[in-house]
Order: sequence, then C-alpha cells, then structure tokens
Amino acid sequence: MNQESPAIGDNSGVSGTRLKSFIERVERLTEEKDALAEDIREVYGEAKAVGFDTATMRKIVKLLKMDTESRREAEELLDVYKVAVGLA
Amino acid sequence: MNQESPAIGDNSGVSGTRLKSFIERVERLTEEKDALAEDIREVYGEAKAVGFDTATMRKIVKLLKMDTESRREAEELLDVYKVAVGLA
Amino acid sequence: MNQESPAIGDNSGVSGTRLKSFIERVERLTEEKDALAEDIREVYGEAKAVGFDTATMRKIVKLLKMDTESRREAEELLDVYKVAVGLA
Amino acid sequence: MNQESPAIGDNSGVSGTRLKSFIERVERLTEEKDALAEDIREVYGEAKAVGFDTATMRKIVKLLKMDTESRREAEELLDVYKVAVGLA
DNA sequence: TGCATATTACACACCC
DNA sequence: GGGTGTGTAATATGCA
Repeated sequence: MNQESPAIGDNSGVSGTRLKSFIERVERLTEEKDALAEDIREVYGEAKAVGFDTATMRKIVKLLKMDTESRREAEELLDVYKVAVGLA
Repeated sequence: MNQESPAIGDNSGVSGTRLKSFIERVERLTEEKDALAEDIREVYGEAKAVGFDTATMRKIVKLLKMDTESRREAEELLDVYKVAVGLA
Repeated sequence: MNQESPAIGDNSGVSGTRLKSFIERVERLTEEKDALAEDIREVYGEAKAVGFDTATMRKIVKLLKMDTESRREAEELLDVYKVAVGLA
Repeated sequence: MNQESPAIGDNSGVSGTRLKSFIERVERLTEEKDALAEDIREVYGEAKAVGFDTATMRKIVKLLKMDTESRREAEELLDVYKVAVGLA
C-alpha cells in the first residue's frame, strides 16, 4: 500500500470515525441496491408466472439499454468533436 | 421451449401492453439500481480523496456483509427450528 | 473443488501430458492475443504521431463496436422470438 | 485539448480518409483479438469437458506468464547493462 | 499520479 | 439440486 492513510495511524480517533462513516454510507446504499435487484427479480417472476419468456425479456431490456448508451456515447463523442475543432 | 407464451400469438394486443409494462418496470428499477451503484462509487471516491485505501474498504464492506448474512441465515434457521418444535 | 479430476491422481502420466497440452494451447493463443493488443497500440501510436486525438478515435471504435453488437443482438432476439412463436 | 488536430478542420477530405484507415485497422485487429479470446474460451471448455478444473488451469497459466515476463524483463535489463558497459 | 479501459473473478439465474 | 452460461463487479494495466 502506497496510500498516505492520514486517518489510520492518527490516534485521535477522528479518522476512525470518518472511515466508519464512509463504510456505513456504502452499506446503506448497498442495501438499497440489493433491494432493487430483488425487486427486479420479482418483476421477472411475475412476468414468468403469466407466461412470458424471461430470457427474451432480458434480451429486450439489454437491447434497450444498449440503444440508450449508444445515444449517450454518440452525444459525448459530438462534444469531443466540438472541443477538437474549437467550438466548445 | 415449453412456455405457453399466452401473450405472443395473441393478437388482441393486450398482452403486448402487459409485456411493455413489465419491461418498463424493469427498466425503471434498473436505472435506480445503476444510480445507486454510481453513488457507491462516489462514496469510495470521496474516501479515496481524503486518503483512505478503497481496496481495503471494499474488503471490510464485504466482511461486514458476510457477517450480516450469516447472522440473518442463523436467525432464519432458528425460525425454522421454532416452527419445527412448535414454538412459533 | 468438486471436480472428478480424472487426470490428476492418475499416475500413468497420460493426463499430465493432456493438461500440459491444454495449457500450451492457451499460452500460444494468449501470446497471439497479446501481440494483437500490441499492434493495436501501435496503430494508435501512428495516428497520434500524425496529429489525431486517440481518445476520440477510441470513442469512435467503441461506438462502431456497440453498433455491430446491437445489430447482432437484435438478430439473435429475432431468432428467440421465432422460437417463442413456434416459427423455428 | 491541446492537440493540433491537423485532420479535423482540414476540409480537403484527405485526413478523413486517413482517419478512416486507422479506424479500420484497429477494428480489424480487434476482431482478430476477440476471435482469439473466443478460441481460448473454447480450449478451457474442452479441458473442462474432460474433467480438468479450469480455475486452477487459469492460475497456472498466470504463473507461467509471470515467469515468462520476469525472465524477459531480466533479459532486457541485462541488455541495458550490456549497453551501459559497452558490451553490445 | 490519476483516470479510463481491458481483463479477470464472482454471483446470479436458468436448465436439466 | 448441480452444472452451465450469462451478466456484473473488482482488479490490473496502460495511457494522458
């Protein structure tokens, strides 16, 4: 490890508190994220229960997401171009 | 494929609407999930900015999560036992 | 490990030879793959040398690849649909 | 951005052609690279099919590669020294 | 040295 | 319920 780790080694206890705070924020966000993953699983479960094919559904979702990302990337590329030609 | 696929092939259009609804729910939940993943990255970014080692932090979070899950599983097992012996 | 590992433990030496053969094939392919990665780096290097912005180039390549994959995925999805409706 | 970008902004079209050429070379090399990655996956697949543990195999390949690179680096260092002392 | 990307490892979900 | 394949997260590398 080549970090300076200002907190650890500082025996004031302040940085331990700070680290703990960061960790707790991550834990909290992770819990919410896992809950959403669970929700998603449930939606697929419902769809499957009424006869839809989840593999196909997942492919559709993936494609939609890829489209969205392509569009976003294309816009970013445009911005890069603008900078390149001195328009931004 | 041994799915009944009630929607596909049903030309009433009703199931298409239903499929669309499921897809949109998944998309929405996925967006929220990705946003949380982004938030988590940001927390690690902040921590890194003040000198903490994020790889180590990730290990800690993982350990804490394992503990949490172990505890939860132990509790679930206890519940099962309670039911088994007529205590719940 | 819950593999049967038929080769290891068999002291005939035959499976050791077979394992070695697999490993060598992987090594050979990996070398070729790394050489291509090197070639790609060189192309970017040439482009940079004549004044192109490689970050932009990388974005373009990425977008083109995403398009290609979208098309391929869309075709695969179509196939899945065909199966789903009993056309294939 | 502090690149000169000779091509962009040059409306002769020549640099556009040149850029295109670079892009295509990268795409072609990338395709070959991806094909090799696929081949490697297939080799692991074959090995797995006859009972080998691929995770272990990957570790071995990694170790062998490290050895190879260490050796190569040692040789390169030797060359540097040779030059330094006038032996090459 | 910090960031972006490429690869590798893991975990979940599906099928048998 | 076990194995397989896919998708996602973490790590390692290489560039600016």
